[in-house]
Amino acid sequence: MVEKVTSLDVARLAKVSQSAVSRVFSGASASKATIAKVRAAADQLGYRPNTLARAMITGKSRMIGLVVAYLDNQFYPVALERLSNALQAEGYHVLVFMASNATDNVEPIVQELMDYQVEGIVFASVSISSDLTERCASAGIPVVLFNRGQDGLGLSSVTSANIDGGRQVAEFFVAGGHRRIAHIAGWQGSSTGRDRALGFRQGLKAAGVPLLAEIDGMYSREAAQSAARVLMARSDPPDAIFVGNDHMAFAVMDTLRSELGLSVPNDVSVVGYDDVPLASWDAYSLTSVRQPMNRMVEATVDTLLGQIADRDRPAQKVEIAGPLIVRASARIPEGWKT
Amino acid sequence: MVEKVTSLDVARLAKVSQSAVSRVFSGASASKATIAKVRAAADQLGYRPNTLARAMITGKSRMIGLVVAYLDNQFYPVALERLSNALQAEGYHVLVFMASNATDNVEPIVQELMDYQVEGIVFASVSISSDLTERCASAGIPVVLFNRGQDGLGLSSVTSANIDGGRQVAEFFVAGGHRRIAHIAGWQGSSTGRDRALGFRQGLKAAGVPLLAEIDGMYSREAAQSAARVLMARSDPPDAIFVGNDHMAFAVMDTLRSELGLSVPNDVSVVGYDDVPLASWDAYSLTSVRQPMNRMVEATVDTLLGQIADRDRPAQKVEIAGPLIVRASARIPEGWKT
DNA sequence: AACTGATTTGCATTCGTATGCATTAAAGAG
DNA sequence: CTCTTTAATGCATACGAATGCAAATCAGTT
Repeated sequence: MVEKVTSLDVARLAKVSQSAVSRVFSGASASKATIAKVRAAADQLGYRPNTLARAMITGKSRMIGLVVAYLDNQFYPVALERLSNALQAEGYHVLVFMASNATDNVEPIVQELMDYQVEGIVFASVSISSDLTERCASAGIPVVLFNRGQDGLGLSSVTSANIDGGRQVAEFFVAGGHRRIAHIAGWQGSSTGRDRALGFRQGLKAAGVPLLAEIDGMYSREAAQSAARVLMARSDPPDAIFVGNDHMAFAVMDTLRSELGLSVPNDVSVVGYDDVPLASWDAYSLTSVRQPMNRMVEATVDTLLGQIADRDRPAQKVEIAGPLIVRASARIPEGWKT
Repeated sequence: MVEKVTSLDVARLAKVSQSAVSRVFSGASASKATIAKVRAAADQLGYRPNTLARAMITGKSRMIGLVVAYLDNQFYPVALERLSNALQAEGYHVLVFMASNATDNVEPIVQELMDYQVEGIVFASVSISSDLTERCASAGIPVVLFNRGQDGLGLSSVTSANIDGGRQVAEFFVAGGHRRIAHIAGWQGSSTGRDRALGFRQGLKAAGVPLLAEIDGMYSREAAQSAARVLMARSDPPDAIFVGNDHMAFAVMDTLRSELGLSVPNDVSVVGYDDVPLASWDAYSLTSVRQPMNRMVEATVDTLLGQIADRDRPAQKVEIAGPLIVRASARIPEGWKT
């Protein structure tokens, strides 16, 4: 029933040595004749090389670890899909680990990944300690942070131009005539959250418009919604809110419209960040700064595979600018709409 | 730099044999004394067993292959997360493969999975050929279909009670006084799509209400939206539409409200299937049949691990009933709202 | 036909861990 | 204190494929 076909079986049937079979399947040199014989025998037996055994000897498992935190944010499933496909195209495969929330359970996860001899690790919006960075480095495992940067530790990272993105939103609001502007920020423990907020403040400052208020939305629906309630309960409520990512922006729009009975964008303009597919759906039609997913994935794969191929290639921080996608959730300044 | 620590290194430092080290880490019998020595030496060197080498000899890779098709439907990221966590808790890990759309590329994917020596495979909403089923069987790899059934091939599957769910919706519509009822069905090439439609038609028939029209929405936003347009362009447009899953239902609501300027549920009631998180967001507030994700995942893991532990355990088809979650997208019959 | 150089091929070993078997140490019985 | 039983340990081998090395085959040259 459970017929394990090994290279030796193929060798016997094809009347060649096991080495010959190995060479045929690993693309090493072999004569036309043997290749034909081996192929025929392999097909007959349904032989396929055992990736694990191959990994043992070559030291290359052709597996990449992917650690993801927020799978309820539509951005990450999409990223996962693209990353998986891109890596598959390069002959790598993805071992997925969930780092559900708690930062402290990322350590055992990385250990397990290393036990599986992954050749590299992608952290999607997960921060890691310098200790862990050190361990990966000394194990010779390249690491790339996706959609999150981290200073100090010499780690490669791929992000969008978050500061610039924040600034674009500020300019958009100001151009739209908004003067009571608030920010429900991405988690301030993350570089993306900080950078978007920083750029936004810079943009407002440059325009001479004060920031009415800023609340950390923690990348959570609940936190964002209560932030929205706090903001709108003020005596001088904002007429424009920049929300740190789309996932929170949807929550904010829900609260503004259903709970507070306000109109978006007539009463309040809302802008998000990420431009996930859902942002374009009519129920939200969210104006948002696009994270150029394809190029981010491309850069991630390039960086990772580059470091795998050349172990002591220096870490690189890639930052990719994305445009503001204008939809209906925020007042559109004159001249922005073509 | 790349310091590979093997059990032999630990053995030397602890002054015991390599076997002793192996036994300590695989939980086999060993004296208190050696356990202590080995543990100490291992900690000092930072040793961890190589999962791949271990897999080679035991034949158990502790990896499960997961094949997913639609990652833009929120149901699947959630399923992925739950499955991954549940399997992690059992010491297994998930190798993810995308079966993006095309049915014919699922075959090479399964081959690759088998090359990695996965111990079992979960197909999430992916159908497989009898040929492929045969190959997995003869390779001794248990297979579970998640959220899809398939007749004929003796495959285990875990689904919700789709026929029953469809019937519930029919009864709900009828109780709500609807008489012009249509169905934008899930892909009729899938058991879930067929069963939901079947149950829905049965329910209507039992109530003596005719089905106005039924169109296959193919589980795609675009197809569902054009189906909605077709339905509403009739001279006798429906006043209630059962949509084969939430993902399509959102698209239908977008079209009804934004494009056709209709009110949901005043002009048309809409009910979906899955009860994904997004269904509860205020922008949609979609009435939907819940798929009991937790129990489905639990059943999937149980079935899979059961078959792994006991290779010739017969396949089982698990079907779990889920309730209709009543929200605001459909007219609520008297007495349903408590 | 004999010799040189280039390919092929097979042999033997290796990767890191688990495990059957034989051996030794410890523990219990009398 | 000896004999038996049980537990602990080490030795050697196995898992399945890749690869350095040497032997063998082939092609090409004169």
